[in-house]
Amino acid sequence: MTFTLKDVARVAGLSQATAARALGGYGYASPDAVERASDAARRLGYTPNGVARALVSRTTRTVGLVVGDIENPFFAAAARGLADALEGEGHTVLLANSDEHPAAEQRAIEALRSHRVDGLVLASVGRADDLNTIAASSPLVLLDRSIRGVHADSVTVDNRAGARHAVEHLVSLGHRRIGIVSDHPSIASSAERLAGYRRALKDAGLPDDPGLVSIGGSTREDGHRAARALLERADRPTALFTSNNFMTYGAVLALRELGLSVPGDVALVGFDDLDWTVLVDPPLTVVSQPVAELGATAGRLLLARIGGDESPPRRIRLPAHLIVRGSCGAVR
Amino acid sequence: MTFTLKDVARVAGLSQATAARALGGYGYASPDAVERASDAARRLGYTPNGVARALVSRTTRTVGLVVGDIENPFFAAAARGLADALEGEGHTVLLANSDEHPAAEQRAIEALRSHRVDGLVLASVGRADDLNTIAASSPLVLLDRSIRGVHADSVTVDNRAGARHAVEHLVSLGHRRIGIVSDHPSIASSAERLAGYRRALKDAGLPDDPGLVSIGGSTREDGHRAARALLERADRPTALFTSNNFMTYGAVLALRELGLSVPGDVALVGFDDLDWTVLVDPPLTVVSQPVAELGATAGRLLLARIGGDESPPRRIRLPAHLIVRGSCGAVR
DNA sequence: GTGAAAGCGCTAACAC
DNA sequence: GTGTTAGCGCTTTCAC
Repeated sequence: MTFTLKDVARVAGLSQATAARALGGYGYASPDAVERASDAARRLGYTPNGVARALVSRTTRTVGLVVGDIENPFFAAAARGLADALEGEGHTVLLANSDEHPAAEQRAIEALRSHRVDGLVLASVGRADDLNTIAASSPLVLLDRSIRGVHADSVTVDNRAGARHAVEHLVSLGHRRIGIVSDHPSIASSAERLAGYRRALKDAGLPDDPGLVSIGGSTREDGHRAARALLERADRPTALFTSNNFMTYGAVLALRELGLSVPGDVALVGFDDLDWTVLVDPPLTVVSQPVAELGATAGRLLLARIGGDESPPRRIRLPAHLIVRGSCGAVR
Repeated sequence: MTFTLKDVARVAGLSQATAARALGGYGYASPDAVERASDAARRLGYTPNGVARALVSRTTRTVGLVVGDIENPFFAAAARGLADALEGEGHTVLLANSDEHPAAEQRAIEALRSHRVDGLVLASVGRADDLNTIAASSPLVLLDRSIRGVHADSVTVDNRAGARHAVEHLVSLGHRRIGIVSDHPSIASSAERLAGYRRALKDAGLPDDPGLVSIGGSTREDGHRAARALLERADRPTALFTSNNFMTYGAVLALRELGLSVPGDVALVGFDDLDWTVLVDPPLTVVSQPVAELGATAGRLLLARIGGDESPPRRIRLPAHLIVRGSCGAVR
């Protein structure tokens, strides 16, 4: 049995409106009314019906989050950061996975919109015009991937600079053949990291050899395949930059399978720092991203928009920095 | 601008009721009416208001999930399994983290209830009577942790047997001093694994030495501390069973810090298989759990309850099995 | 087959 | 300070 405000009002001997004001904390209500209303509510075990409330207030206190896959530790950490930032304001996260599939993303967004979420946070693989359509009707924050031409807030990591630092570091260690294992460049962050890699090569006067680039996909298995493809070449690179944690995973596995020593045979620098990077031998040199902060910042931005902030879109870029451990060969 | 059914009806030249039937796929509507209604809906970019729909249908097509921390890969995988199982039926997951804190869990549940989720999936740290109160008013499935005396479905792993197998394996390898690093036994699954550990010792005629038991907490750092405490003892165990992935992480780190070789100095078996367990050296022997299936099963059970299934609570126990790799010393 | 009307549980004017 | 009333956008009888 679930009770309504009407029941509470009846039990408390008040009108429904007074009970609402007494419990809702808005409008006027005498101390006596508050007392009686909360008493009745407690006795009945009354939980306000958020659905009815949402229908009139036009706000559900929910926020939709669409990521590629919540099992990806990167997204999990971002989701956590987001949920924490939202919780303080009494908002909850509605979660959906897109598997990096534009159609699935669109479906998820549509479902979320029909739930009338107050706002949307997307690690999107969608197209700019679709996203603009969405942004026009609901607060939107792009997470991890800013998409050119989209009129919405975004919180991203400085992928270009991060990738550039990683590759420059490898160059400074004397490497001339530096390979990259990357997810598909249709993912904005992957494209930026690829660009940073290319830029660093060019700055070092190194050729942009297509034979050094291996494009995987959005799973660990894809990373594994792509890394192997690169490492099995006769002219395999002496150093590898893996541009996300799945690619890094795949490379570590492939290196081990092929019996290649790190950093002796191949030096390795990954993008994104996970718990296990210090557990493997040697510990991994990585570009570390402020992941939880990414989510938290998205949350704060979204809350501001929900609160009516109409200022021009903000593009926040968080710095990523290189953590030098053993796999690059800089330290023993 | 967001349009309502009334707008659609007006544009289509139909009554609101007919438009509703035409679009909603319930009741009768002529092909012509369906045609005109969907036409108008498309032209206006109409998205049905799920909130209003929920108010009358008394179902929101959302399911609440409360876990300790979505960043824990175990929960992330379960969440994914759940979301996938639900998606087919058009349900979405509302996510909340409890940090294994009963008060935070209660708050999260209350928030979810006020959102009128159709059902709840909990990896709970709560008390039986609180959970029974919840179960009385809403479909509830306990995930990963069944709690004695709770009248609700549960989907758990056979933790006792899993832990027993792990320890028996260590015993069969000749170990007599087998330590355990466990999360707090107030967490049901931890208690069961502890019980399985003790049972295996007893069956092997080994004493139950309190000096072999180290209780951590619900973070990697806790696991690290607890593992170190055990490994720094003068009479440290020759083998370690770590009863969840955070404890395993902590143990691997502590072993490395202390310069202990695995399995030479200390053999290691962990509970829960993560991606990185094959990346460390030696690869970890673990008890593997069907994590995604855990979530998916919870989803199916919950959907059945939401659909009106009134049969007695089902307790589903999924098997966990030992994967022997290098860290236990059985293979080289 | 379609339309008019009631009502889901709540908030917000507006009287009193 | 409190009660009455309208209405949020939808579904669902019940006439026609």
